[in-house]
Amino acid sequence: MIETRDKILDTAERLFGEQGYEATSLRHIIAEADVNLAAIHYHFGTKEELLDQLILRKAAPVNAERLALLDVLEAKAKGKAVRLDQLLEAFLGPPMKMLREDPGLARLMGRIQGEGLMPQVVDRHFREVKTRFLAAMTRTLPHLKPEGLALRLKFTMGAVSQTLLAADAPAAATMGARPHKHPSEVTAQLVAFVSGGLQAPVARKERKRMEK
Amino acid sequence: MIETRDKILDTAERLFGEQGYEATSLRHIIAEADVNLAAIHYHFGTKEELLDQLILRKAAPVNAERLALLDVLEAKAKGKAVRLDQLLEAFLGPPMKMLREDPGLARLMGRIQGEGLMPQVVDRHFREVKTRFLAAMTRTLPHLKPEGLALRLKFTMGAVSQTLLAADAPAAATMGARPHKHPSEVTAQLVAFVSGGLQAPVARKERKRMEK
DNA sequence: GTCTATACTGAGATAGAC
DNA sequence: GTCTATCTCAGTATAGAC
Repeated sequence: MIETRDKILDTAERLFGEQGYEATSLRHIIAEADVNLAAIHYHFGTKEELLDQLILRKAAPVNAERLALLDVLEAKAKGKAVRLDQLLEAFLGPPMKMLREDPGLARLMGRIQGEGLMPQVVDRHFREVKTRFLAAMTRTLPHLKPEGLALRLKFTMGAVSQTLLAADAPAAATMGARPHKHPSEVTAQLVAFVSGGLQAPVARKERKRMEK
Repeated sequence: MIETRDKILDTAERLFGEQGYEATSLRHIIAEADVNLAAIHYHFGTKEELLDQLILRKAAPVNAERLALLDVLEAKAKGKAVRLDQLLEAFLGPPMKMLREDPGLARLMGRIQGEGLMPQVVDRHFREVKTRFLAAMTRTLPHLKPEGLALRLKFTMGAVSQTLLAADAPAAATMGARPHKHPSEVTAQLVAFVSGGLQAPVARKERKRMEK
């Protein structure tokens, strides 16, 4: 049955989102999905690969939308640099939409991205997005060195993952965090923050002072 | 022997930093520390409390330094608002120093903070720092609403945790991430990014556009 | 008060019958 | 494709030696 595979994926997605990856046992998943324990290993091999498939299934549409939006922007720009606010809309819009529509999943994504855990998995799914947006931003913000821009994109990802982590009101409350009140307010603040952060010049004197 | 407790702490700190919390078994720790398994539960109760003590031991000095620097700044300001660059130096300097001096530990701290895992533990150790700096920043950036500022501080923490996560060259390489080249370059970029992000105004039109 | 030996429960993983 | 049985290893708990 192909149905078994989907039942596992659906249940795992829900439980991982609610309780986190580590805290969710395979036995808990099979009990709720009403399948056999060995079925997971038959279909996915290991628990980690199950998560991998889950990320693929759910992150792929988000990243595809990001890239599609970027394609449109770059086509319109006809070789010229795309405006920063447009780039950020393409980059931040899709995950923020996910945060509104599926907070549990958003929380799981934030957890995975924030975690040092399975960076190779995350890397595989996000490499293309990172590369494409980095290239576009290099043209939009030519005063920054490529390495500096790469660092700032990393900071941006960190801000995003913290935002996603605080999603999902009930789960967040259980875990001790405060959920977001208004997603649109969060989005507005995030866009403003990242926009200001990416454009900011490096202050020489601060660099020297912090180094001591 | 009080020595046993310290041997456990030292070994756990090293292994958690190298391999992460979940990936490090208590049996691995006791083997390298050459103590008995039950000694861990005698001294710490559970694995989670062991981590808690570790964070306490290592995060406490960092946070204490942050607060001490803030005390000095506020005393000098005599009731007036402290300059943003000075606040950021007090807030970001200590963890960046840790990143230079003990990358493995920095990686662990980043992992813990980025993870949704044990937010109550993190919260307990960082609550005071968060509260104090939030209050100071409220005076420094009066044009931002308190909720907006709280969000931006969360973004800042996310950026910091991502930065710490990429520390520790050998471990990072094993895990698939690229380590930082020059810590001072990283610090300079982080300060610039956060500074620009905190000061940026909220753009009304972007807010509406992202909401659709 | 400190530490050791040992056992218990539940986790992920695997082999082989059907 | 699916299931049963089993393996190894994890964190945890307790009884008792020093």
